[in-house]
Order: sequence, then structure tokens, then C-alpha cells
Amino acid sequence: MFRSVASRVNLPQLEKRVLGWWRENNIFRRSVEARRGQSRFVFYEGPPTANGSPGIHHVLARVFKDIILRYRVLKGYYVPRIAGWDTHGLPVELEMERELGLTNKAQIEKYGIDRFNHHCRDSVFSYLKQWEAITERIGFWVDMEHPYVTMDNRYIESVWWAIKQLWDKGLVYQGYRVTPHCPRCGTSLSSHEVSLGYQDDTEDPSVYIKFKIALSSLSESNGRKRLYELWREKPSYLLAWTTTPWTLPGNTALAVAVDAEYSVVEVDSEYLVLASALLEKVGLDDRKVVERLRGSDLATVAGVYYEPLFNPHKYGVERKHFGVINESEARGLKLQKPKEKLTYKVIATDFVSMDEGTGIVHIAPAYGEVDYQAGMDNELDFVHMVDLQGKITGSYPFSGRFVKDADPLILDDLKSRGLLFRSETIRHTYPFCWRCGTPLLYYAKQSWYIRTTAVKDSLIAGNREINWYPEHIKDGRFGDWLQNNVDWAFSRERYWGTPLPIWRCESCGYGECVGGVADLESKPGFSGFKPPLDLHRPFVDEVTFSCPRCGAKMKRVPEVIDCWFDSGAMPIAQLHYPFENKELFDTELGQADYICEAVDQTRGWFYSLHAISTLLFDRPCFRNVICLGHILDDKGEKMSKTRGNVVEPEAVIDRYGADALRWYFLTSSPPGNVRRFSEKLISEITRRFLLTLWNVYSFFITYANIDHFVPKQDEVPPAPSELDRWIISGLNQLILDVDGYLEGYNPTDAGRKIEIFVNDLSNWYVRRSRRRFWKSESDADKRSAYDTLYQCLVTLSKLLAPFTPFIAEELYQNLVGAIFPDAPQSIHLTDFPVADKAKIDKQLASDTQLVMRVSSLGRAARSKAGIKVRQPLDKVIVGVSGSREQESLARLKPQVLEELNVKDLEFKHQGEVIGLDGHGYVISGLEPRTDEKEGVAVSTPGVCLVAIPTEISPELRMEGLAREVVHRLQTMRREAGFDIADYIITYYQGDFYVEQVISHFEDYIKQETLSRELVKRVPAEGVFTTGYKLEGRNILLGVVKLT
RNA sequence: GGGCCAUUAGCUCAGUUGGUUAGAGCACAGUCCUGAUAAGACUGGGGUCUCUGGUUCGAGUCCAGAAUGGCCCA
Repeated sequence: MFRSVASRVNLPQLEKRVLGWWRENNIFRRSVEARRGQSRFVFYEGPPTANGSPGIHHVLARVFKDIILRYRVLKGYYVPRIAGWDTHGLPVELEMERELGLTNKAQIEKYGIDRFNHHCRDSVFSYLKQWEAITERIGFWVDMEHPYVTMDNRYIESVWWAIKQLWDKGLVYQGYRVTPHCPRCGTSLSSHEVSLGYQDDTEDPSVYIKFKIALSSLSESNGRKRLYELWREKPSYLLAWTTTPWTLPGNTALAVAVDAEYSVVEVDSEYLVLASALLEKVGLDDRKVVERLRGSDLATVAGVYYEPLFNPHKYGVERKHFGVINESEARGLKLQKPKEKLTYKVIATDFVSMDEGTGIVHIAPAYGEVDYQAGMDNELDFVHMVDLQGKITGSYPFSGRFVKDADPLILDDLKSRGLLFRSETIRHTYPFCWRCGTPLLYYAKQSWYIRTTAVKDSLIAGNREINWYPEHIKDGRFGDWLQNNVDWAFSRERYWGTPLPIWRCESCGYGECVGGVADLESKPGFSGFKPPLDLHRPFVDEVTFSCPRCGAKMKRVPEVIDCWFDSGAMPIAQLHYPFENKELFDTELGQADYICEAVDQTRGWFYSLHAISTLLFDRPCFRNVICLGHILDDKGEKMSKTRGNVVEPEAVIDRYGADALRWYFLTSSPPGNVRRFSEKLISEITRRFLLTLWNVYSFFITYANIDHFVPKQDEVPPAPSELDRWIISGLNQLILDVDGYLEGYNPTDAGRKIEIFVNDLSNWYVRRSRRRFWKSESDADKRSAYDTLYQCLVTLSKLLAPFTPFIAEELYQNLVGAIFPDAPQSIHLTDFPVADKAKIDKQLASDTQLVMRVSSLGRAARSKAGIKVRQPLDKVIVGVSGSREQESLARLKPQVLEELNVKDLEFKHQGEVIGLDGHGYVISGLEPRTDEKEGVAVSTPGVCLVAIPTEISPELRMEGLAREVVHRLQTMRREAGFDIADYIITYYQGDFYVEQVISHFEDYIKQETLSRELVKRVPAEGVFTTGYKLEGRNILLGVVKLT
């Protein structure tokens, strides 16, 4: 016996029961261990930060991770997987600053780095319980008892080892990096923070500056005689535009667009050079153009030079120069000797706008990222005259002022020298510090780099081996990112992070990278260590050793590293490689078969994994990756706390269950698409899919228990009907499809196939088979129906196991566990079904398709004639286009007859008249020229035409009434609260015709309604009785349960 | 400002290599059926396939541009 099942089901409750059972029986661990020794399927978990509560998008990622892993386990792979937690980084620090009321770095240091970091350490697991709870609740199987944690000493040690490898290869260097900087807080801001503080309509200066062309740079011999002659006539200037006058003392170049046309215009007694396209905007279109030339004329190697606005040497500011500074070819800045006569050159770039300004762009490499890049590319000078508080250094007339306050003074100075062409103000968007509202300044600051550009070709080549889902990420977002690869600025001037393991001599500046704890301890003069070991600041900062060059003290540099490096190093660091697990990593765990995160990780985790693996081992880190789209609210807007449209996953799960949410995520839209989330869709899925499945299941259990059906393993139905063969064929095709799609990392199409199958199973197989389960004799046909449906449900539950692990387990426990004590204890310990291709009958599938179509047309015909299906009719006439169609329908004739409740099926062929009628024939079909009144039908190729004669003979009318009586009795049984299998006695009373019908169909009625007797009498007291008017005749019916 | 993705019915989505009249589910309206009943069937309304050009005998599909939304980077 199966455990009896209610037709109504509370899915969340069911799931909690299953969860408890999994836990008690240790199913997850056992599902992993059962496959030990088989080939591995390697999964890397992208570590979330547990200092915030998990959102619905985290659930999405976890569901897509889980399904592939569960599938692989069922396919026989050994798939251990451990959770991971990202614990370092600026977000953690910011949270802590807020909590402690600290607003800048000086305050943190005053508060104490040790205390500060201590709080950070405590806070990163503040939401751990919630994360663990939801992970378990949604059925994401991952080992949370032994997670990797990025702040663990052993994890950090592996990261150090990785950095040391890069250091030894000469891939680590110190350079400048332009970052948004808050002069009040004295700190750089991350891009995320910057995006918090943009303000539209910020008023700024808009000034046009004249840069005097240095005539000496041109000579008559270099082919520019005409320009030389021209610019010798009158003082000539390059006209540039800027909104940040305070950067002008840092100017070391002017940029033009190579292909653009520039004009030399005469303005009073001077010549000005600017882009022809911008003459009108600048208001010089009425001036005389004395010469036209191309950007390339201004910027070629032997191009035009100009005089700086301010010679830095005069104002006590250093001038540096971009260039190659050491043998390993790291680019850097080198101090330049003072020069009395200084000129800068015009360069060509691709970022010069022709929409605003003058087409000549002022370049100050210290104050802009593109400027800095231009500086490196063109080996420009580098002048930096602003300190970290935003004040001008040196001995300029405006030194000591805050940059924004210096703007007018600088302009006054230029004006007095005749170098200011025009000064206006504009309104535009500018970033401010989200904390204090101070305008951000872009500064070049020193930073440590990893020279990823050295392995750019390997990065690109490795990417070719990766399967991206969706595919476009490969050559699109990720491929482009690799093509435009720049060195990884991986140091942070912060506190809570993996300390950069570089020690530098206080005296001679010699640097060394430390690759592990033992390495550090073995250094000569090692001191300052206080147990217990903690590789974080400030403790690690105390550790010093002796310089091998000069013997002075080596101290650690102050930086920590980018937490993306932490997480990107997880393949090695989770194993404490190479200090432990060396062989395991080298042979088995060095590359992931599968990872999955959202699309924002392309430049985050996906990149850091790929880069570190390529740098260390020259191979890609992962073979397959599903890249998920983001989740928006039901209106297509981003979810955010301020909008108040954030969906709490717990609420959805409590209401609909994890399976419903999982199924929704997996099947509702392709994984890479953005998706709009709404509860309505979850409830739709519950009704449409999960409850349909449940209904089939509970239908089966109900009747199987009544009939004491006992399945046998691998039972072949003794007398399979065409219907049985059809659904079994579909089932085996489904196994092939689902297996293929999951193998190809496509759960969405796999799930959609299952939906279609469940719909066919429910609305055709079960509907058409109902009578077979219901009939009283237990023959081979009934046995076949049970065997078939049983096989469908068991196989279906196995196919569903990776998708909806809860309901699949529930079905399996009852269908298999209750019957076969030797079967695996859990569905998640079974093997994935294997298709029996011999059972796939494509002809039968398309034949059945045709039957469904004909039935549908037939029902439409009946409906049009207003004759209910319960009334039997003489025949259905089908116009077929060929003999194949006729064969198909003839083969499945019983299904057509039953579905349409007719006695016979008749075929007509092309051109034959279907019926002449006047009042009898109804014709339905797709042939537009069919004229129902005339009764002339023309069948057309490829289109079925279905007609049903509507004439009802007295015999048919009687049978119709009998069926009507049966229907009423069924309804009454239910209303009276009888069990499906209860036997009853039926009383009836009616006129002679009614009596005749009932006695004529006595056996039929008794069988259908489980009546032992049909008693022609007024029902006694206590009998459930109802009166009806059928076909104009009064009928009284009564039913009473037999005890 | 640059890159990527999306845009098909009120909603969620299919739509193969270009090829009849663009589909499904939900929702809505009506009718029916029902011992699977929180289902099911039939019918109906609902589409400028975001827009504008182009290629082609033929474009939802291919090409170019634009708009809107989302993401990433400036």
C-alpha cells in the first residue's frame, strides 16, 4: 500500500518535512560520498559577503548552482562542494565606520586599527545564520560546515603565496593610478561610492585658454614651411577648453583628433587654432580663416610644441616623466631636471570630442584617468601640485588655496598674461563625496599593480576554451574587457583586508615579497611577532626583519589588497595550497567544470579567477559558466531599499515553497535575461505545474490503493494500449531531452519540456485513461494502465529531482520507498534515468497529435451545435488529405470515439461531399469555403475537416439520459460525502420513459456508480435525495451507503 | 561618453537555416465538462512583432540607424 495522499497539498509544509528528513538521514553528505572514486565534477562557489541579508538574486544564483550539481551527482559524478564567505573589503569597513561613528581614516587610526579590525571581523558573520537558513531552505546543497573564509590565516597565506609567485615573475610593480579622491576625508572612493554622489546641475567654470605655440619647434626644413611662415607673422595660440582651471598648472600636453580638420583664424592681432567644426560654437565663425590643416599635422612626431602656462620648476614643483624605469620594463615616473625653457607637445588621441570645447583637449596626467593613460602612451611629463587635502603646493601665487578656491586666482593670473580667451560658467554632472558632500578630485596616487597586460594573449586564448552561457558574454562583455586589459591596481590604502606581503627597507628601499608564514619567520632578524598568529593589520605591521642588502630594518608597506584578489584566489586558497592539498589541486581541483554568478561578476569574480589562474598556471580557471541576469521588480525597476520594492525571499518561500520559486527561476526565462519578479508568476507556476503534477500523483495513489496495485520493479505493461505506448514513448523522449539540455547547462529548456510532458500526461493520458483505472474488473488492461502511469511518475520524479528536490523526494518516498525496501533511501541517491530509445515511437507521437487535433475540432463542432458531450452521437466524419492521415486516425480510433462520445468514425477524401443536411450536419474545420447550410464541404491538403451529424436517434437519446443519470448520481455521491470506493444502493423514481431507460442501462449505471442495486422506490428516510428535471421529466434520485 | 543585453497580446514567454494567415500559458468574457475539482474543454476579444530606413520575389527573423529599459565601464 502507498501512503494515502490528499488531493490538496501544502507545499511549504511538505518541504519542511523533507528538509528535516534529509537532515536526520544525512542525505546530502551521503549523496556526495556515494560517488567517491568516480570522476569528479568540480564546482567553485563564489563567496558572498555575509554582512547583509541574502536577497532574492542570491537565491537565483544558488538555484542555478544547485541544479547542475545535483544533476551531475545523479549522473554518477563525485561532486563535493564547499561554501565560501567573502569577509574583507571596503563595504565591511564602511559599515563599521557608520556603526562606530567614524568618518575618515585619521579617525580610524586614532580609534586603533586593532579595535577597528576586531569589529570588522565580528561583523562579517552577522547575517551568517540567515544565509545558512535560506541556503538550506531552498535546497542548495553545499557544505556549510567546512566553508572557506577569506580572512582565515591559512587562506591569507595561500594568497600571499600567489602574490609571491607573481612578484618572482616580475609581475608586481608600483605605479600611479588616478582615483576619485575626497580631500576632506583624505581617502579614495570606490566606483560604487562615486556613483552614490553624482549631482546634476553643478556649476563650474567653462574657460578657453590660449597656449602659445613655440615657434622653435617648427623649422623650415620639416615640411611645414607654410605653418612656420604663418605663425611667424603674428603670435599664434592653440585654443583649449576646460572646466577645471586648477588642473592647468599640471598641463603637460594638448590632444587633438587625428582626422579632424582644424582652422587657423585671425583674431585681432593673433592667430588661434581650433577645430573647424567648433568655430561656430566658440563664436569665431565670422573670423577670417587663414589656413586649414588636419589634426595629424599638429600632432605627428615632428609636430607642434607649445609653451606651458606655468613652468613647474619656477614654482618649486617637481616635474616627472613617464618612461621605462627598470630592467623588467615596468613603466614608471622618473624625476626630470629643471629646465629653463620648457615646451610640451601636441598629441593625437581618440577621445577628443567635437561636440563641445575647441577640439583641443588640455591634458594633465596627474588629474584624470584618460590623461594619465595619455601620459603613459605618449611618454609625457607629469606635474602634480595638489596635496591630499586638495590644497595647491609649491610657490604659485595661488599656493595654499583649496583647488576650487584657486580657480578664479588662476584665471586672473592667466588673464593678466593675455592667455585667457574667454571665461564662462556651465552646469553639468559632477561627483561629490557621498559622505561629506565635498567635490571629488581625480588624483594620481601610488598604487601596486599586477602586470596582467603581460599575459593578455593568454587571457584571450584561455577565454576561447570557456563555454559561456549565454554565449554572447564570451566575445562581448568579457572578451571586450580582456581585449582592453590594463594592469590590475590591486592595492588599497585601507585596514580590513589581506595585507600586501611586501616588506621594504627603511634605509635603502629594497623590497621583498613574503610567500608564507614560514618564509617570514625564516628571515634574518625576524622580530615583532606576538602570538597568536593573526596575519591582519596591525599585528603583521609589527613584524620586521633585516634588509639583506644593507642590514637595516625591513617594514611592511602599509597597503592591503583588493578583496577581488582574495576571492579570485579561492581555487588555491580554499585548499591552503600549496602548503596543503598540493597533489589534490594539481591533479583534480585545479580547474572548475562549472561556476555560476550574475552578470556583474564579469569584471569582478569571473575576471579575478581567470586572471589569477592565467598568471599562476597559464590556464583558464573554469570550463563552463552560467552568467545570470539581474532581477527587477514587477514594473521593471531595480529593487532597492529606498524604493521599498525589495522582495524578501523568505516571504515568497513561506507562501509558495522553495520548489515553486526554484521552478520559476529555472523555467520562466533564459538565465541570462533580466527578469521581472512578481509573486503572481510564482502562484501561476504553482497552479499550472506543481499542482497539476500533484493531482496526477494523488489520482494515481487514490486508485492504486483501492485496487491494491503493487508495482514490480522494471515491470513491462502486460497489454499496453496505444495510449500507454504513446506516453511511454513521450517519457523516453523526455529523458533524452532533459538529459541533453542539462548536459548543455540549459535547465530552462529542460524544464519547459517537462512542463509539456506533465501537461500531456495530465490532460490526455490520465483523462483518456480514467475509465481504465475506474472499471471494476482487474484485467491486463488495467494492470497496464497502472504500470504505465507508475513508471511515468517514478521517472518524472527522478527527472525533477535536480529541479524541485522536495516534491521529487516526496513522490519517490511514497511511490518507491514505501514499496521497495532495498531501493536507495532517497531519490537523491538514485541514478538519473536512462532512455530506452527502442520505446520512442515518433509516428505514434504525431498520430496522437492528429487525434488531439481532430478531437479538438470535434468538440468545437459539438459546441457549435449546442450538443453536450454527454449525449452520444452517431458518428464523426473526418475529411483527410491522404491515406497516412487515415491510417493514423484508424489506428487510434478508440481514442477519437471516446473523446467525442460518438459510435463511429468515417473518412471522406479530398473532393468528396461530406454531408448534405439542412438541419443535421455541423461542419467544423479550417477550410474557409465550407458552407454549413449547403452542407458542402471541401477538404484541403494538410488540413483536417471534422463534421459531426447532429441527428439523435431514440436509442442515442436514451443512452444520453442514462449518462445524465450517472452524472447526477456521481455528484450526489460526492455531496453525500461518500468515499470513492464506497458501494451504495440507489433509489429512483420517474415516469415510464425514465424507468425504461434506467432498467435498460441498469448494468451500466450500477457499474459506474458502484450501486449494488437500483431500487425503483421513493427513497426512505435518511437517504441522500435530490430531485431533477431532465429533458423535461421529473426524476427523483437517492443514494445510501452500504455498510 | 563607450560597450553588452533586451524590446513579440494586458502580464510571462516561444518563434529553428528568412517562406502560408505570428503562437502558448496566465488574465478577461461567454459556453460547456467534471469522483483529478485551488483542475479541464471549446469559443471569443486582444498584435503597427518598439520605431525608421535598407537587402530580398518574400523580413518578427538579415543589415544600418534611432528610441526606451537594464547592466557594466567612463
